[in-house]
Amino acid sequence: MTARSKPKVDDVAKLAGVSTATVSRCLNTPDRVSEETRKKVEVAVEELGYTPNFGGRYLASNSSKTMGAIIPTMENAIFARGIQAFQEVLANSGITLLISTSGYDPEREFEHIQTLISQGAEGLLLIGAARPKKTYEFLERRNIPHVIAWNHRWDRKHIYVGFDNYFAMQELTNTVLRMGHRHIAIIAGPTTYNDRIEDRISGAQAAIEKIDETSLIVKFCPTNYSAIQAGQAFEELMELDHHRPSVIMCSNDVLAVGAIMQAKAMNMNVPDDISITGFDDIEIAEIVAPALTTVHVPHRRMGQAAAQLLLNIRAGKLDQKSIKLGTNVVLRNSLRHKT
Amino acid sequence: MTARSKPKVDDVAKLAGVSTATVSRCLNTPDRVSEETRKKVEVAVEELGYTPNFGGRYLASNSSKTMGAIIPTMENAIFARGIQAFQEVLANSGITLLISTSGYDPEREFEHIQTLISQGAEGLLLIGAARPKKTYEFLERRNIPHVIAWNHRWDRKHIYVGFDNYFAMQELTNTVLRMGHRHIAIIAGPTTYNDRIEDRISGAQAAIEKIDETSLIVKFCPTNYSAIQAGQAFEELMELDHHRPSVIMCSNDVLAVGAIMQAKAMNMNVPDDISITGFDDIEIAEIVAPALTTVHVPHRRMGQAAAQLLLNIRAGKLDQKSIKLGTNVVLRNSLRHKT
DNA sequence: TTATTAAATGTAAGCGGTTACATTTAATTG
DNA sequence: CAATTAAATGTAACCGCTTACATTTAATAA
Repeated sequence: MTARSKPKVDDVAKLAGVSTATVSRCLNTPDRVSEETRKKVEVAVEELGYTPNFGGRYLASNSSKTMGAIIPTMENAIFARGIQAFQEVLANSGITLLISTSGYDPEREFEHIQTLISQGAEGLLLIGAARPKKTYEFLERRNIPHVIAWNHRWDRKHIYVGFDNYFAMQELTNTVLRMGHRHIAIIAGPTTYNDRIEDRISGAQAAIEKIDETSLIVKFCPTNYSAIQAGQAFEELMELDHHRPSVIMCSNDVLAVGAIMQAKAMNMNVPDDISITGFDDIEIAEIVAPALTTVHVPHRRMGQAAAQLLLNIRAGKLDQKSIKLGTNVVLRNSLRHKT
Repeated sequence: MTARSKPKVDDVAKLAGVSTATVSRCLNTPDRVSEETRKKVEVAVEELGYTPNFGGRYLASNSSKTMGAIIPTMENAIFARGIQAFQEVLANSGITLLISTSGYDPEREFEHIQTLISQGAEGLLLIGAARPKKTYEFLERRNIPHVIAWNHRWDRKHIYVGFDNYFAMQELTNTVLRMGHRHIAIIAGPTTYNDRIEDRISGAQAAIEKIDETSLIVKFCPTNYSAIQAGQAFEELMELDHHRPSVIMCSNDVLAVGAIMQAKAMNMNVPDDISITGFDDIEIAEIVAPALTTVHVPHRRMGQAAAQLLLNIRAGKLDQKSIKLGTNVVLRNSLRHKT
């Protein structure tokens, strides 16, 4: 080993005066090695600052101790807390998490899936169920353990750890209707390959169809995470003169906050002049003024459960079942009775 | 290859009727292969859903196409935008980013550094310069390219891509002083192994020392990212009757938002009764009411520059220089002249 | 046409670990 | 004490890929 180059098992073995097999055993199955030699090896490892080469290890042992997650974006907090919890649980089992972002683009998601698998990911966390066939075919053909989070379905083809977006939004809409609102607008991100948004919109529609003399407009933003775009959508909605909505339901909290800001900019009072709701219950929902009525999603529990599930599969328990988590409507000041 | 097991180069080679070397060349240096055979190989790859095994590849080529980043936490937005930009730039060069979180714990950071290096990370993004000697010794001994972000120093021992926390906070404090405030309190997270906070506090102190008859109290929270803890600190500060501060400067925006919320809960008006400032200018700074006076940090540019720098080093340009980015005070409604 | 050179492809040796199996050493038992 | 068994360690094959070098094939020049 030249100075500065990475030390290898052979270097450690030589320094400790043992064979490479013994070094390897010290690192992986220390109880199969005598106290004495283990000490010697530990000293040598310390001395050299040795870290096993992942490539060699993965190749030889066929275990990467690595999981992958592909989320749409890190820029807003929607996925952060869940992923953090996911990572914590994995870390407790000595598993490294590789994270990539797809930017809501299924093509990029597919590429990243392939990259992560190449990197040795033993399982994947994916967001939502909507993706091209070829992605699923790849997962199936390669028999890759994967958990779909942030949504839940009853089909047995995949494992879900999520919640019922349809039901949750229906509940929220029922609450809105109970407060006397009859003309509702939704500001939503694009639904292409986003089943969560799709479900939320359908949920709202389902609630409304049960009540007479109601109207629902859906206004789409170009993206899912831009408060400013939501503001523009809000502005356009306010220009309607027929069935002008008295409440704006946004498909997530970020959009809702954008709507609130725009309302303020237009000198409208929330909730006196217009009610606004969100979805997710991320941190800003509590912070914005007025505080946001929204749907609380148990992000941390979702992340933890997803991690546990993948760990179980990794441990050979292949019969894992989907987990459906509950959500609940959180009433705050951005929504009030129609006057 | 049994059904369902991962296809290997040999499988592809066999199916395409070529040698493994040719397959490898098709994937890595397609221009060294004839049009015709490349087509054949591509078909075979597609047919089998082949993804090269990272372990083998890394081992043979000694290139992992991987960088690592260790950030304190993902749970708040302070690092999210910068890291996202960092990742985007890397992705454009075909480099995968591995992210880990240390939870502000230098011991965990050290472990994660080792893990990432084992995984083949060719360079690291680290946050701040404060960490135990042994961490630096490891980096040096193994000659690991690394960039320190979110802070900047003039020493030549490391490469920084960051900003001057001391100066930025000094500027903000000068602004506060210019508005007539003389009794100032700081709410800050722990400074152990957090040089950014340390610098910010010293910066404020430096500004104050130049002006007579001023006072500065520093109140520490147990953690860096809890709005609630900042609220408690705020409450305690308001109980002071000697030199009760007229402005609370928080060491980041999350804490500042916590302080604002607590003020509201105590029926105090911000900024009429008390001024509050933050640091970072993350999204909530604009959203909270009143909007937060804070220090704008160019997170995206910082992430991009750090990535570019690591890419340069990877390309053999070893003489990279630190980059100092500017910050600027953003005046919003949470700070006003002392009446 | 044959000699020379370039392009395309193949052969096989590692890259740095792990682990089945062989061997040595120590402990236990009849 | 020798025979048996268990524990500790060593030897060497192999994991999947890349690449230096060798070989074949095609193109060009003499």
